[in-house]
Amino acid sequence: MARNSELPTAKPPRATIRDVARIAKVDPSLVSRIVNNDPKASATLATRKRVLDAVEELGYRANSAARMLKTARTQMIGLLLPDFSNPMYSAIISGVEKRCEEIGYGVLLGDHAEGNSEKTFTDLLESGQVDGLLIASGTLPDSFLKNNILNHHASVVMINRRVRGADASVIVKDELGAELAVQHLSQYGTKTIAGIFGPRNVDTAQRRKKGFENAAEKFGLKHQSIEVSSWGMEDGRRVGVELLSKKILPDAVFASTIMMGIGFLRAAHEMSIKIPEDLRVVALHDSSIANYLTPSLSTVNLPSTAMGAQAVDLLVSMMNGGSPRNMVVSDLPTLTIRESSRLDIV
Amino acid sequence: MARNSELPTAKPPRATIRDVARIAKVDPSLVSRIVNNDPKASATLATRKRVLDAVEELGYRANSAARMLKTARTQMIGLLLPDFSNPMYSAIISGVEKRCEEIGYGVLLGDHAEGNSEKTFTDLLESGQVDGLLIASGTLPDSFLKNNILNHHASVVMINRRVRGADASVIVKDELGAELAVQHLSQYGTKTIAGIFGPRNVDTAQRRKKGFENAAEKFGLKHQSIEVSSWGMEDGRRVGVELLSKKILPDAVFASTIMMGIGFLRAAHEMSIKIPEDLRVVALHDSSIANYLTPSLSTVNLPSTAMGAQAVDLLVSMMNGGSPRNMVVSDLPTLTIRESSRLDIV
DNA sequence: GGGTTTTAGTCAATCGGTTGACTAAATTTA
DNA sequence: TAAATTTAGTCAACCGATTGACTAAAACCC
Repeated sequence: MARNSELPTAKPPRATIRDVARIAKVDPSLVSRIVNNDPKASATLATRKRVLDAVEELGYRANSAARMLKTARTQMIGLLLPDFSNPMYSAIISGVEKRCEEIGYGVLLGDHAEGNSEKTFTDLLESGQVDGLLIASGTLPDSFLKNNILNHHASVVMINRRVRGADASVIVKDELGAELAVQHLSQYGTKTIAGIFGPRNVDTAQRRKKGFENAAEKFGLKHQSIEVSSWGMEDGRRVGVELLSKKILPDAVFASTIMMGIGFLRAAHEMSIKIPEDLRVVALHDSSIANYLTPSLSTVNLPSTAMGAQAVDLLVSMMNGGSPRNMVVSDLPTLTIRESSRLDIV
Repeated sequence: MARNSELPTAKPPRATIRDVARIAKVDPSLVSRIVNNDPKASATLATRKRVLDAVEELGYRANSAARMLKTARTQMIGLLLPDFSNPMYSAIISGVEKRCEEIGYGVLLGDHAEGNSEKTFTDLLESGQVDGLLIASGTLPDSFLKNNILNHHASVVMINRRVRGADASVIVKDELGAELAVQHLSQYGTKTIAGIFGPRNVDTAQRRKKGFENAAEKFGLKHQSIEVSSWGMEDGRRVGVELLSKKILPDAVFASTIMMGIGFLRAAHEMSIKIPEDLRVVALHDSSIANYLTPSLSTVNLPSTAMGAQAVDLLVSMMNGGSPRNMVVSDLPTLTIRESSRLDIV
């Protein structure tokens, strides 16, 4: 062996459909039809085999740019999130990604931290890099979403958010989730309950608040709702410290995100309030971390992964001509009781 | 106005470069050169203005599939992660995404949960959907990575991992991070220290272990290293429970991920070991959640975001013909001391 | 066995930009 | 003022796959 041809030489030339056609001694169009299982493809078994063998031999894979160009579909969807570092979106990402994988779509990331929002929207949609767009944002103002969604006639689905004027969305039963939490918290002689909610101008926060208040009424609890401007741990802590500095404490607290719940637990610790003895806590969203907190945090598990998956389905149906819909994931929220809300015998 | 043409009619036809050319009364090629700032484009200011006006008027954006096809570059990179739900990767994703945004690349997600790994690799690379690939995985075995990376001659960069036989990677100073933790933990008369590490066959785990052991020697600490098969909270808890059931406890514990650290804190709580009084803990990776745990968790902040960004830079340079390199992010790990390791006066 | 349908496969236009080569006019240079 | 150069812009060939229209041969039918 004089030379080793396995040397890391320049890029190996990628086989095209014509290469395959040449080797199989057929027309490129037939190759195309065969590899795509086009019903119009009629070919002898022998011919078919020759083609497939050639494909195998050359390691042929259709160039996706060429296919996109011709078919005018990219088989990709964009996923816009405010912040990838936020674990609250992990479940959604997971659901989206998995479903896309199943149906052969790619997921293109876009973040819309302040400033580049518009650019990202415009770029993804207008340059035809994606066939549709999923937007999950617990913070972008309605007006922004409305303008941007309606301006582009493309397929856009909102996740976990419903915006007047935009008519494609998938949400979960937030209200029910909040109710579930309150119902549970109403045990043990609870008289008063506080709820911590996100931005007033975000419908998700409003739904949770409504569920909370309805349930509190229903169970005859004195309740107060506290609205803060974002959904994070620091918000939970800040509200907690404030709430717990008062003379009279509520018997129970509902945090509308797990992040807020974590922050609240911390506040309780700082204020030397014992949980669950002095006060009981349930938060929305499940996450394995809830098990490892001290005390472990009771949560209401929202079907976020399913929401991501369903958003993909809706989007794809819209891309295929289906009409936009406002959907609610049918899976019900479920309560996981952990130490933060359990008073009875272990 | 007899009819409102703003009705949500079928898809608006996207303007092509020819539409622009027609309106501006120039050749499409000139439009191309002008919008791409091609230095070869020579045009009167007036002509240039006509073109740009037409672009504006039609809302023209170059079709990316066509561009990809002609230029044979997609301006996209793939990011392969084992699991999007894992917040440990959030910082990396963030860094990758931000850097890509800056340099005009898109990020295509791929997860390589078991099974679809091969498919994802193959598909992304071979169908030319991405120009290069970033792989972050604290779990895939070396052999798998080696085969898949070397098989495809494409540009691939490993993040946070160095695999013999693959020659492009970006890691951080894990050893130093571990040392930093041990140095800090060696205070207050610490005599014995335990370290919890990830899979033996993953170099990242080994580097951390080495840094831990070296530092322990250096500071004259009796040390034991515990290796587990993954990096999660449950691993930290399990090891913790085991460790803390023994008669003699170490004075300090180093957890090689924040997840493990969280699990360990929980174990301590379950075993009624007081932290930091009975035992002090530091974990690797910073995350805002560390502030909200009880006790708050001391951490060593690794420059993960920078690692993501640098991996992008390396990858892009390789795609432009640069040679693969094994790099180490120059940013140093930094220690954040919180309650879990602080004994002195507050 | 002549006409009809089916099968097997080919032809060629097309998707929308990009880019090297080229031309004609304008400007500079000698 | 003629020659050389620069400027302003056009031409046309791609990139690689898809797909409607088409043809030639084979199979079928009565």
